[in-house]
Amino acid sequence: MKRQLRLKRRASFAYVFRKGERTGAPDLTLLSARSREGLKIGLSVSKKVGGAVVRNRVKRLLREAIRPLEGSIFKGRMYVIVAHPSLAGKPYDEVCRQVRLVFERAGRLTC
RNA sequence: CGAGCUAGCCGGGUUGCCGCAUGAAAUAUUUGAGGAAAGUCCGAGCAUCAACGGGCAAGAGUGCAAGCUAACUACUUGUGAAGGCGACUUCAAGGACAGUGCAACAGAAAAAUACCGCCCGAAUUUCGGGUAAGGAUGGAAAGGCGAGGUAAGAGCUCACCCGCAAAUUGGCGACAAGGCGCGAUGUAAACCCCACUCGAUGCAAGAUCGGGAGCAUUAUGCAGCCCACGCGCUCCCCACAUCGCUUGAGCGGUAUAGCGAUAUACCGCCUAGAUAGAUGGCAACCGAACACAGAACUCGGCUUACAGACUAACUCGUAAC
RNA sequence: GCGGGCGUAGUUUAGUGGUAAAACGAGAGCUUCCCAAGCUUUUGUUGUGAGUUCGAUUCUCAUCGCCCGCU
Repeated sequence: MKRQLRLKRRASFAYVFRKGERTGAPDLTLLSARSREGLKIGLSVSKKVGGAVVRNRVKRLLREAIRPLEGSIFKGRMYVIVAHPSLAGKPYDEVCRQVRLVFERAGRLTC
């Protein structure tokens, strides 16, 4: 994930959580809201998911799963992916499938 | 061979493609989590609090000796006590004749006494005195047991034992040997006494830059009191940028000194620095890589978690020679 | 990263080192033709592991879990 694609501000996260549209998959939730700065993606993995090692693992798998989709996601919105505790320990293929599924359900894949 | 005990060490590696952070630099490439990075239980550096300079009070901590260290309540080697057949392990280990408190229930009595009993006297079934042998209670009952002694008894006297312990000797010291003499419990992780130590807050500390407000010389001030001291500063906002931010009581090796913690000398090395927060994905190979677990200012310890692999010394048991 | 607090019946709370208490709830019994109400009774490794003490919910240490504040 490129640096300019990351969602950074605390205020932006708060805005997305308050105003965003929600779409679900078995082990994660996608929130999206309108953006003025183009495509931005953030990850939210709470302490309920596990310790530092488990949380880092989940975030890395999510980033890997998003990377091939970067070109095909609808621009001009901010997205936040929230991991559920059940996502911990899932293999890469499963995570990849769910990320694709959740963007398709939200109707934000252009290709 | 089995069981154990102590100390140390490792806890993945190599290759290809794609991707992330960082430096150099101009796309080729450098480097990129731990032994505990964890818990935050101690000790320091560093920073700020105008100034920690001195004394008193309060509060907190520590408590055997010698050493070691930048420092420590840590560590090392000893001493003492407890546990283990043993190698060895564990210990907040000063003071209870400075004072105060507490010791439920039981028991006559819980730190000073007399319920039953025993003995003597009066008197006639009660009173006065002596006594701690015997009884019962309790975690703990006046040091234990035997003999002498006595009206009955009593370390009152004696032998043996138990505890405390002066002189003297050995040791730098804790202490050990010794034994004149002595025999009124336990609790200080109850208050306390004695000795020693300690200013507070923490990198979200704080500095610079930017915007705004206030005073204009006496307010003010590092939370108790006193002394001494200082004077263009004080407050608010934004949480954005830069710095703090990684060369350090650093790491590795060799030699010397020491039982050891550690110290000294020489040689070599530069080894994460992010700021929504970097180590991942897909494959191949090695006999197997699968444990606990992820840096956020930095070090020295402690504590806790941990699949498995390796090395050395020692102890006990069994068998053979 | 730093600082602070709390763990006691199923739940909410008490508890000066000496037999763990109350309310509500749940189960059982009595009462009633039946139910409710009432009465009786039952329900505890004091988070866990060590230590001090004759004796620990209480004192000390370690550990586990939860909560709060700074942000």
